[in-house]
Amino acid sequence: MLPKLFHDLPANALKNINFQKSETIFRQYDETCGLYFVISGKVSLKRHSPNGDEIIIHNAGKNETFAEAALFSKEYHCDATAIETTQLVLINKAAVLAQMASNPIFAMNLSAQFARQIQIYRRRLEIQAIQSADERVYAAIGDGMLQGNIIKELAAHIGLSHEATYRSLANLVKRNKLTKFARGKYIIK
Amino acid sequence: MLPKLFHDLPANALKNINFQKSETIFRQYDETCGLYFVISGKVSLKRHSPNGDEIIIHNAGKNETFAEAALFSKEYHCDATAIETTQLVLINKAAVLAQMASNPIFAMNLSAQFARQIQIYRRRLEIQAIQSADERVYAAIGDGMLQGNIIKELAAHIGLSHEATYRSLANLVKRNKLTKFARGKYIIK
DNA sequence: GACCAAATATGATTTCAATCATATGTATAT
DNA sequence: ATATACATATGATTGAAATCATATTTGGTC
Repeated sequence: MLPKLFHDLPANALKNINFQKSETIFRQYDETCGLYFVISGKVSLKRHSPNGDEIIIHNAGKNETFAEAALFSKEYHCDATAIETTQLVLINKAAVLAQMASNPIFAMNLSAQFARQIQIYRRRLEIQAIQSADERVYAAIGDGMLQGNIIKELAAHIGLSHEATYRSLANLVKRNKLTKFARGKYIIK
Repeated sequence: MLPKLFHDLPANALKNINFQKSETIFRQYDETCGLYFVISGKVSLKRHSPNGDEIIIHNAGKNETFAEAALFSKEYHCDATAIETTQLVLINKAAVLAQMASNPIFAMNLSAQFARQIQIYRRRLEIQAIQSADERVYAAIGDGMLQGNIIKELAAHIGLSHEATYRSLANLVKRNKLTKFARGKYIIK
C-alpha cells in the first residue's frame, strides 16, 4: 500500500515499472530521478567498498520504500537490483521536491513518514539484538511483524533460521505465551 | 554535534537540560514538547505492552536525536529515562513546525536528515544480521562505527559480547584485514 | 609515582542457534 | 482427484558466540 501522502502528488509523478529477476533498477552514481515503492518482489541495495568488497545496504521488500535519500542528492548512493520479479512505483523526485516547496503540509507529512520509519528500524534493531530465539520471536509477533502467514518470511525478517523460528513458535505455544489459531497465524496471550 | 539544520531555529528553541541517572525525561502519553539531542549520556526509550511486558524501543546515546516522531504527534509514544547522567538539548516542537511551515529549505533539510538516519539504521540492521563475529566486526569498522576508542562500546553497538569483539579484532589483524595503530584504533587494509 | 577503575586480553566451558537431513502438510494448478 | 513446489516440522549434529573466570594493561586522578 503506497503511503497516502504520495497520492497528493500529480498522477504523472507516480509510474509503475516492472523488473525481471537480476535486472538493474539504478546504479551508484546514476543521476537521481526519484525514490521507489515496492508493490511486489524484492530489491537488493548494494555498494562496493574501495577494496572491492560488496556491501549490502538493505533488501527492500513488499510495501517498503527505498532510495529516500535520493530526493536530496544528485546521485544514487548504491546499486539497486531486482532479486526476483519485482513491481515498483517510481516516485518522481522533481514532483516531490516541488510539492514540498509549495505545500508545507506535504513536507510535514513526508517528514512524519520518515520519522515513523526511523522508529520502526530502531525497534527492529532492538528485536534483532535479542539473543534468545524464543524471546526474539515473541517480541516480533508482539510487534505485528508476522505480516502474511509465512513463518519462513518472518524468520528471514528477524534474522533467525526458519527451523529456529518454528521451534520457538512451538515452544511459545507450549509455554502458553502464544496461541496458534491457524497455520501461520498466532496471537499473544 | 547537533545537526546543523537545527541551528537555523531561533536560539530559544534549543534548551540544554541535564538529567540524573534514572530520572524521567518524559512519559508515554505526556503532551509532546519537542525532540531531543544527546550531548552526553544515554537514554532508554521504553513502552509497556498490554500484558505488562517492558518493550525496549531504543537506547539513544551521544550525538543521537530521539523522539523525532513527537513532532507529528500530540503525545509521546513511550517513556524516556536517563540510564546515566545525561545532557540533552530539547528542540522545541512548535519552533520546528513553525520553521517547517515558513522555510521550505528547512523542511527539506529536516526530511534529508531523517532520510539519512533511515539509511544508517538499515545498514545497521544488515550488519547486525551478519552471523560471523569476524565479518560483523569487519563490516562495522569499515562503516566507521568505531567512534571513540572503546571497543566495548562498539561491541554493544553491534550486538556482540566484548570478548567476541576483541577476539575478532585480533583475528582480523592476524588475517591482515585490519591494522591496529593504537589502543582502540583500527583501519581497514 | 601510586592507586584504582575500567578496558582489554585470553583460556575454558557451556549454550543454543545454525546447519544438515528427512518427513509431513498444504496451497495451488491442472 | 492428482501432482507439485514450497512451507512447516522435527531429529541429530556442529560450530561459534556467550558466558564464566582470570590476568594484564592503561588512562585518569591525586
